[in-house]
Amino acid sequence: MAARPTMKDVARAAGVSLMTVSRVVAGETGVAPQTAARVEEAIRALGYQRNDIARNLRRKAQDSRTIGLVVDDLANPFFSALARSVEDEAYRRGFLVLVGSTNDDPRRERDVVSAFSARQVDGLVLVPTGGNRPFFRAQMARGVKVVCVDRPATGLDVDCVAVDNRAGTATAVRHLLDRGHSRIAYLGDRQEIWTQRERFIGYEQAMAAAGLDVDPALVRHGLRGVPEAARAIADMMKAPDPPTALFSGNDLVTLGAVEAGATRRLALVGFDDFLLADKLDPPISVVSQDPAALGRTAAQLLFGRIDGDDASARSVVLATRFIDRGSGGAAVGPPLPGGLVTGVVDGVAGEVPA
Amino acid sequence: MAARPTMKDVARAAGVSLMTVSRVVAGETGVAPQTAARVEEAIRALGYQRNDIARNLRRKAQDSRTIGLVVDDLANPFFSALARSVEDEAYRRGFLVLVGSTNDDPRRERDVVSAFSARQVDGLVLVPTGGNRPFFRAQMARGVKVVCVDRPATGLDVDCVAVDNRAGTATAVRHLLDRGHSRIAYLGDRQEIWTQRERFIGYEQAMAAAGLDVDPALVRHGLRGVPEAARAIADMMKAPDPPTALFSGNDLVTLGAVEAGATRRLALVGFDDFLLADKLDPPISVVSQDPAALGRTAAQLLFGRIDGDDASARSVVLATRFIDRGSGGAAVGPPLPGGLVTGVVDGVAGEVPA
DNA sequence: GTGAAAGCGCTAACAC
DNA sequence: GTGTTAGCGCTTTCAC
Repeated sequence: MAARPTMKDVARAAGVSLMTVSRVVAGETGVAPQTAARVEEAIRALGYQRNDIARNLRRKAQDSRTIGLVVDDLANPFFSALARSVEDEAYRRGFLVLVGSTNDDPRRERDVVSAFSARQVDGLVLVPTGGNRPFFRAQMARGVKVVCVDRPATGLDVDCVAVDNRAGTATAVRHLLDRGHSRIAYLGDRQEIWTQRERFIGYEQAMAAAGLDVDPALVRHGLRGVPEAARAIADMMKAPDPPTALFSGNDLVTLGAVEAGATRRLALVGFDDFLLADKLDPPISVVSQDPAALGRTAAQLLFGRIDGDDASARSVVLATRFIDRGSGGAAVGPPLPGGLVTGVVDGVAGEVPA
Repeated sequence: MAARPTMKDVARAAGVSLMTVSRVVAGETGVAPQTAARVEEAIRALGYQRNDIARNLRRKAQDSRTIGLVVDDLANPFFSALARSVEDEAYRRGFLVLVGSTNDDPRRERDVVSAFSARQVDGLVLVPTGGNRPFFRAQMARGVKVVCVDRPATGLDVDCVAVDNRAGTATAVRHLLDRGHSRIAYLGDRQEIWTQRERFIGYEQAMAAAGLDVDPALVRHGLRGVPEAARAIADMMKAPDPPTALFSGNDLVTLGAVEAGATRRLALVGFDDFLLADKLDPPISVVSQDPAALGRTAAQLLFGRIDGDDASARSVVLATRFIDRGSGGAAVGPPLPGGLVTGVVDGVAGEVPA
């Protein structure tokens, strides 16, 4: 509980000026070896460690070497995988990561971003909430770099890394159509979330391309969490004229379908892969994306910006993979093991101007 | 890219002294309403936001209102659930969270802890690496509070929150013994990790209590990750005189057993519950612990310390639950759905002096 | 090689 | 009510 020793304390103990201590700690040349040794000794004796906060306050390069990471829910495996890869990129560069979850609540998002910015973060990797107001403009005017990941922030012209949700969904729905289904239900999370809007559009487009109308009774939005999704699916199956197939807009909804026993009665394809999807009965076909790649790419983009890249905002689209495991209906041959890709790759990885 | 405006800039714009701005920003009383209004106006016009780093440097209460969270791997669902609950507790108190993964590498742990400490964190929630040297003493001497979670740090007398791994494991092994198994294999992660040592001891004790010797051929340590565990289990099943039952020391090893198809040939109980464990064939019986409760409790303990609690180190033991889903052998009746607890609660939740 | 002085952005303590 | 001075722990600049 002793107060942390300062350079002043070390200087006094070593019988040198504070400036000499500063030079030794910074590893600068131009200090006599035996002076340096005396200083090192005092540092050890006192257990001194430089205060990087005070250091950054005065340094020429006014960077904190800290970034902020703001996700929907850190406990969600998708976002935690993303977070881990952001953290790895930061660690490689000697940056620290402040982390915060928004729960898709714009108020909490605002709190977190504001607190991060008051702590002088150099940049932000952000999964923006649904109901997003561009209060980030102020932060960015202050020099905080922002990169969005998983979904763009409405009305904000910043870098963004995401997948082609429409194309991925359309492939999944076509897979169901190809197997003779026409009553295909769509169940997803809040439409305020960009990925969910995009996936629903992909569903609509695939249905339209097949000359089919979307039955409103087979569409449910706003499903937060597994239990809610399970209830919605159970209800839909009990209704008159139920669907014969189901597309689920994210992993939680897919798990809800599994929970409700829908996979044993309906054909199903879900967005997002998940652990053990290949071990269920039937194994679940999914549109898979790589959260670690999303995080890594976003971090790389952000550090590029921090390093001075001031090109106009860019938008990176990563590929999705359709993984056919059999839950979409009669497969050609037995389902393949593990995460083997048996389908096509949609959304060619690439870069498009924002 | 404009430089962030400072209080000085605001003061000049509002035609007041810097001190008046400081008072307005801090929400102090004793500023004339119309003066305050002028200042607020200037703040808006310039997009000013207080620099909390500079603020903390000078404040009487020398706290940064930031804690560090150091886990093995943030991408692991167990640790990300733990992280989320730590973050929630911090958010409720207006604290920020710096996060870092160690990969169970003591060097990276040291880097991360050291960097956090240089950033003046008020405290640390720590999942210590296996090969731990107590270089934390120096940090703690500087006033950084430390709470360990999931496992204690060897040679470090600090608060710790964990479950009773021995008792939980012993219950699981007894469950297998009760079903007539005697050739029960143990497969776990590195023995350098405290939880793994404890679980192995629980296994040995349960075997000894049943009057059985442990066959070294049925014991494997050091399994990192699913593929390695799957290989080890496959090898063991092919060996002469294979086991008839298996206890797995963590979720990754259990998943390896599922991957290797062991659950269809052997009785199995694993430590740690996981998503979809109840949906597999057969459903997997597990010793379950609550990572969110671990994180929450650790954070509460830490904030207590930060708030001045200087009682001697305490050790909190949370309960595990044995969940019988059937994979341990012939169950009494059909397996129950979902996460229903059909077994006993081990390790009564409570507190013991360190 | 080493040190003294100034100042990063802010708050504490005290004036007026 | 408001302003002045000093100083948090450090780096920058410039002097010797």
